Amino acid sequence: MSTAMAVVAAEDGLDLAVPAASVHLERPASREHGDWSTNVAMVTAKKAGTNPRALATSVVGVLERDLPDHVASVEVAGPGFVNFRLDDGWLHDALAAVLDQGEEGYARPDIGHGEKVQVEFISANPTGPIHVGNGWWGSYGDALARVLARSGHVVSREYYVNDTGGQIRTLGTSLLARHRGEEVPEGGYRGEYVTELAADYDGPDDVAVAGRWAAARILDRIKATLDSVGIVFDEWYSQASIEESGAVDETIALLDAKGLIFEEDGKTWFRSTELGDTRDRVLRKENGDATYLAGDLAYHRDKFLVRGFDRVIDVFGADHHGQVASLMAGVEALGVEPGRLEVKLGQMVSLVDGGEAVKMGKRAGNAIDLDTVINDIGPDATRILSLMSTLDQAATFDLATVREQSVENPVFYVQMANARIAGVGRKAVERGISRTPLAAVDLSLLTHPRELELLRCLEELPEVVADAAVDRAPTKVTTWVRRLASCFHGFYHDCPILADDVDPAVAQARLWLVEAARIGLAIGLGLLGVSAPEAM
RNA sequence: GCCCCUGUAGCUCAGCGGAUAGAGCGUCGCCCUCCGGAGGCGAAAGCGCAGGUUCGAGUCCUGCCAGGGGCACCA
Repeated sequence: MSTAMAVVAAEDGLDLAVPAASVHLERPASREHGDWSTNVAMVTAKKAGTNPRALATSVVGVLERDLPDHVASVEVAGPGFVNFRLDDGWLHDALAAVLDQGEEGYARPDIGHGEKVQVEFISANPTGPIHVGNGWWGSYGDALARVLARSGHVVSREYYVNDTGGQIRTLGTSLLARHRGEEVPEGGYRGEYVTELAADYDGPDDVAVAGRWAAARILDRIKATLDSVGIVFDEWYSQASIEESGAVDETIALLDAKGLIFEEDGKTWFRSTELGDTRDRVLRKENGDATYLAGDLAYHRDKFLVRGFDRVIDVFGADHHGQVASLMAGVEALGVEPGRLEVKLGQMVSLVDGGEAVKMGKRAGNAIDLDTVINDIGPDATRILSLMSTLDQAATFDLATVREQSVENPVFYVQMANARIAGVGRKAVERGISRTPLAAVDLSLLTHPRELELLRCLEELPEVVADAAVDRAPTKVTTWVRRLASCFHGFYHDCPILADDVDPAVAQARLWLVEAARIGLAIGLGLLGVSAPEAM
C-alpha cells in the first residue's frame, strides 16, 4: 500500500509539470506490461507539443533518478505507457496488511464518508408469492446494500409494502370467492395459494377485512422466503400508514405551493410535464382516492425531507419502467436535487432446466415462484447466480447446472476453495502444526508464481469493493470471488503446504497466505450473502 | 409511434476509453508414488451492421437491424 502511495506521489509530481485531466494509474491487463501503468504521457503529449513516447522517455528518466520503494524498474512501452515493475516485496507488504486488518478491517474503502443512503428493493405487492425476478433483483439490492455499508455509507434497506388500494381489494374479493367455494371473478388472483388461505379464513364477509387479512398472511410468507436466502430489511414501510397519516395531502399542498397542481374533471392533477414527464398525472381521483403516484411521492418526500436520507436508490423491475419519469419529476418538484434519487431497473429473468423453459407454477398463479427455485438449487446458488450477471442484462439461467454438487456448478467451485482452506486447517491440527506468530514468519519466502498471483488478487479487493460501490455493481465482487477461488485452486495444486518435504519456514509463510485467502473469501462471500462452508 | 435495456466463443455470462477481449459449460488433448482430481495445464472458437469522436473504441455519440420490457385515474 505504501508503495502504491509512493507511485501515486510520483504521478502527482508529474501533474505539476504537465497539465493533465484524465491521468490514470492502472493495473495492466497483461503482466508483461508490469505491475502498474500510467497513461500520463499519452494524455498530455498533445498539449505539451511533443509525442507520447518522447515525453514518456523523459518522464522515465526523471523517475529513475530516485525510484520509490519496491519499484524495480520503470519503462516506456507501447504507444507511450509508463510501466512500473515492482519487486515482490510490495505483495508481501500487502499480505501483512490483509492479515493485520483481518476480516473486519480489510477492504473497507471509505468512499461514502458516512453518507446516509437508503436502498429500497423488492417491494413486491403482498398479493401473492414472491417470484424469481424479485429474488434476482432482491439479491442485487441486498448485495448492493452490503457493498455500500462496507465502503463507508450508512445504509438502510427498505421494503415498501403496498398494503392498500385496488389490488388488496381484489385479493379480498378473490379470497372470499374461494372461501365460498366459488370461482375467482375475472381479473382476480387465481393462484392455489388463494384457495389455501381461504380454507383458513374465518373472518367476516367483508372485502377490505379479508384483503388485509390475506395480505398480512402473504407478507409473512414473503418474509420467510427472503429470510431463507439471507435477504433482510431494516424497515418494512406500510403504504397504508402513509395515506392514513395525511402525508399525501401535505405533499399535494407542497406541490400546489409551487404552482404544479391543477383541478380538472373533478380530479387533482400534477403538472409533471413541467419537469420532463411525457404527460400530466392524476394524484387524486374523482372519488377522492389517492393514486399510487400520490402515495409514492408522499413516501419519497418522507425519505428525503422527513427521514433525511442523503441518497435513495430504488431497485425496480423493468416492468415498472413507466413509473420512473413521473416519480423523478415529483421528487424534483419537492425540492430534492436531481441525482439524490437513483432508480435501478432490473431486467427480466428467465429460467431453463436442462434446456427446457421452466413453466410458471400453478401455486404462484402467473410467475415462477421463488420458493420453488430456492428449494431446488439452494439459497447459495440462488444468490450467486443472481449476482453473476448485471442488472441490465435480461439473463437466462439453467437450473440444471447448479442443482447438484457438480463440476459445472460455479457456486461449488467457489465454496470448494473455502472448504479446502478449512481442510488445510484441519490437516495442520492433525499433524500438530500451528501457525507461528506473524512477526516471526518470513513472508518473503513466497515467491512461487502461484503464490504471487494469489497475493495480487487479494491486494485488489479494496479496489474491487470501491468500484462495486461507485458503479452500484455488486457483480464485480462476484467476478473477483471467482477469480480468487481460481487463484487459490492453482496455488493449492502447485504449492504443497504441509507435505513432509516442505521447508517449515515456507510452510509457515504458506499457512499465513492461506489465512489471508480465507479472509478475502469470507469478505467477498459475505458481501454476496453466500455462505462459506468449511466442508462440502 | 415514443421511452428504457440488451446484442461479446457452439451455450450462459464477465469485461473503470487503453496494450494480445476473459470465465464456466460444451468439444479435443495432457497431468493422480501429491495436502481432498469435487482439482490443475493446454488447444480450437467471438465483440450484430455502418458511420463518427479520440493518440487509442467491445466500452462514448448517431443511424440501421434483431430481441426483451414499458407507454393508466393498476401497482
